[in-house]
Amino acid sequence: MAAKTQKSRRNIELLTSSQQQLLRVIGQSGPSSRTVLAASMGLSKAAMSGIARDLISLGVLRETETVYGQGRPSILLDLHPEGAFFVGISLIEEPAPLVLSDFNGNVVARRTMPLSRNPETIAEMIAEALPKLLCERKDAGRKLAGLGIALSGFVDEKQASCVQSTLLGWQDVPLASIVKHKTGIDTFIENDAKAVAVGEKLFGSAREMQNFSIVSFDNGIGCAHFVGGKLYRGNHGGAGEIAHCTIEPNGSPCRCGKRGCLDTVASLKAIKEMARAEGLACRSLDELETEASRGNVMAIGILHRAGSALGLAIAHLIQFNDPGLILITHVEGRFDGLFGTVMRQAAEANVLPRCAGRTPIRTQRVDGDVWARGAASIAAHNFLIGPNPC
Amino acid sequence: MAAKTQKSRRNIELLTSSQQQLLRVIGQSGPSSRTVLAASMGLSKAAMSGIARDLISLGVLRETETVYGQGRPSILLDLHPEGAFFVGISLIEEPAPLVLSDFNGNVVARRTMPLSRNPETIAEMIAEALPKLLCERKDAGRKLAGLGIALSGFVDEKQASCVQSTLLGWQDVPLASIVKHKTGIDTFIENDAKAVAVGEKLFGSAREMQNFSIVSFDNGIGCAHFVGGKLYRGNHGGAGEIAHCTIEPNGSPCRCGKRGCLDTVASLKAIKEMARAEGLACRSLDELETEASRGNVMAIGILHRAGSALGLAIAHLIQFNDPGLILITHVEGRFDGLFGTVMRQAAEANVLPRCAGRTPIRTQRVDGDVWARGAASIAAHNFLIGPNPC
DNA sequence: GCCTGTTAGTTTATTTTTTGAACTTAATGG
DNA sequence: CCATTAAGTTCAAAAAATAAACTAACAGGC
Repeated sequence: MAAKTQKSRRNIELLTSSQQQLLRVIGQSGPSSRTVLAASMGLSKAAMSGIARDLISLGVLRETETVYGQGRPSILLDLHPEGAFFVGISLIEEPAPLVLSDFNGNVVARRTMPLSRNPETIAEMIAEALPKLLCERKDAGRKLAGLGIALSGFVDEKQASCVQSTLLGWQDVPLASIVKHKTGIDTFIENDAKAVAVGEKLFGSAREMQNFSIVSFDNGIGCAHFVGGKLYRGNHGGAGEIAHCTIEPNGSPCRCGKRGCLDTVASLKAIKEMARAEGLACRSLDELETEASRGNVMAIGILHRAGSALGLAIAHLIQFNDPGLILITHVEGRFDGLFGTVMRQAAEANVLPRCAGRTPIRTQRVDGDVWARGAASIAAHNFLIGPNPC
Repeated sequence: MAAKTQKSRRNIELLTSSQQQLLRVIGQSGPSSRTVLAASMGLSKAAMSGIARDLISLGVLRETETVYGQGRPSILLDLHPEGAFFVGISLIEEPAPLVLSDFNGNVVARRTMPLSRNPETIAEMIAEALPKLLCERKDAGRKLAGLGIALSGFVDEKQASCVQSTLLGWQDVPLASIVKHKTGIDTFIENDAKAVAVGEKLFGSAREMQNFSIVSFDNGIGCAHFVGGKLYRGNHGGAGEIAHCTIEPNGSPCRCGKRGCLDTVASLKAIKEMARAEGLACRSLDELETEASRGNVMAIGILHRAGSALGLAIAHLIQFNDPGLILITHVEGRFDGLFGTVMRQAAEANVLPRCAGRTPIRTQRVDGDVWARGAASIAAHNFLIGPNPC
């Protein structure tokens, strides 16, 4: 049972179920003391002591902060940044970025590769780029614990196969197994918004939240839910598809075939298109906000319409699911102007008055790495929390 | 470890964690063979064999069906109906019904008690009615594993305290501990719609479903979600409050303070009120349907408006959460007429065309026992699946 | 500066739980 | 009737968890 008996292990996958559970709990609840961990896992302090010792000497866990209170201070245990590495790839941009992420979600290396629509070609490109990415960090190859791929589209419940992607022109493409076959690394694929959500949950600002929803605001609108500390994908992997909920009955036709979808009024793309249709020379949300602040009625109207629509959708989200937090992530755009204000007002005005103000709506600007980092965190999520229903 | 060493145990609560896990798995996935259970719990067949033997000789499990395939047939294990009993009480009706339910959700005894708004009085009434209820079934007292109470209002995340109930005029009433103190039985309280959902999950038609939503259609509209085989209550216990989502922007004022809530257009009460306002002499949805089938334009209009609203809300539910099933339960009313048809059409028309028809919408007429039976299943849910996040 | 109370974490012998591997049982299909 | 297949059992050996007594590290009072 002592760490010595485990010697120098090569890959991380043969941990006992208690060791895995400990990693899972720390991954979900953040750094904690042995005593707290023992209680939350329903184990004795004695058992905890041994499990923690083993994982520390394996280099997967480490002691971080010391917390002083009454009595002997407790020492928080956290994932060791060098304990495991993950690769994340985004198939959303061209060229496709690859990142190498450590166990704390820090990006420690970065590359790009050409994008293709052919899954075999993608797998080859990855296999080619991988060694170059891994050699930038000692031990990364030995401790590589998974590979994640983010793409725009629907993914099956095993995070293995892309059911449908308009952007890539795919239908039932088993990308995960193709890539795993070429590279030998455990591979998981995921929808872009869900990948970002997992990234925020594991390594970002939603780390302590058990129940929250992420809304990714970009040219399209994505959304993903965390329930009980786990990503909720929906029965067909379609949970969070708020972009195509009907927000303006009998509104403008949407590319999906319906009318009045949120996507036709409130996405960055829709806002820009509405501005162009009104003859405004605004290329971005920022410019439109500036125009509105100068009193341009057209600009104000567009921002009002978009903000109300997004706010109403968020109100529905709150009424339906009662999340502990709504986190809006955006690469472009601003939420401190009219658009954001109207959005917040509409959200508050359309939830039960008694519940208004109960659910924080936080906006967060993120950099261009989000998708690839999110993809890496999908691999981490599978490693830590596991694909299986608990 | 043999069952003999456990002798004649009085209460059921001192089971090992593996025994509890086994009950939980069977409670969630239904009857299964030892081999299947061993695999799904990550244990060896040998371990499974012993755990099952003990639980069978404790009278908690039993062998039911024999399934023939290639090789030796497998014997399904299921909860023994006499393995544990639960009491359920509904505070929604006057007089308040109490039921005694066995481990399979069958109602084996039934009583009523006067309703009160005073929690202490309620606890006394329960303590008084309990012995009479329990004596109707031998062993029920000894094997009583919990008590559940369903009420209209919000309940905290521990299912212990009523945060707010308009019907009862309550605010932060710790009913569970009051009742537990008076009766000595583990008590849990829950919102009525959530209680019904748990009843359907554990013992009803949603037993095999891991992810589904229930919509209870009555004078009010309730809703509850199951995610990953567990009731999802929301971060403040408010998940599923679809009655007050805005479905007709700037619609009629609602008693909640907003406008255009689903509750103002699609609840049974709203439908009856709309009919009265239009001067129709219809007292029930049935009569309104009859009137509509005779070509009464007013009746058709009302049913159309209500059906569209409910359908749109359900479409949102599908888009947001992608459940595997929408189960609409109703005591009164019908779903085979215009109202139901329009509802289904609206639901289909307002989900992503690609996803249309993927989520079954099932309607189910239930009897007057639902609330009390649901309440009993809340106790069973806590006993089997536990209150703790897994 | 020293004792006391308090809580964190460790040690070790002991108990409980799980496993591996060989075995028995109960069917199907030639 | 016999080979094949798969379910479930048995039992010795191994692994994991516990209880209880222990040491460690601090705060606060004197």
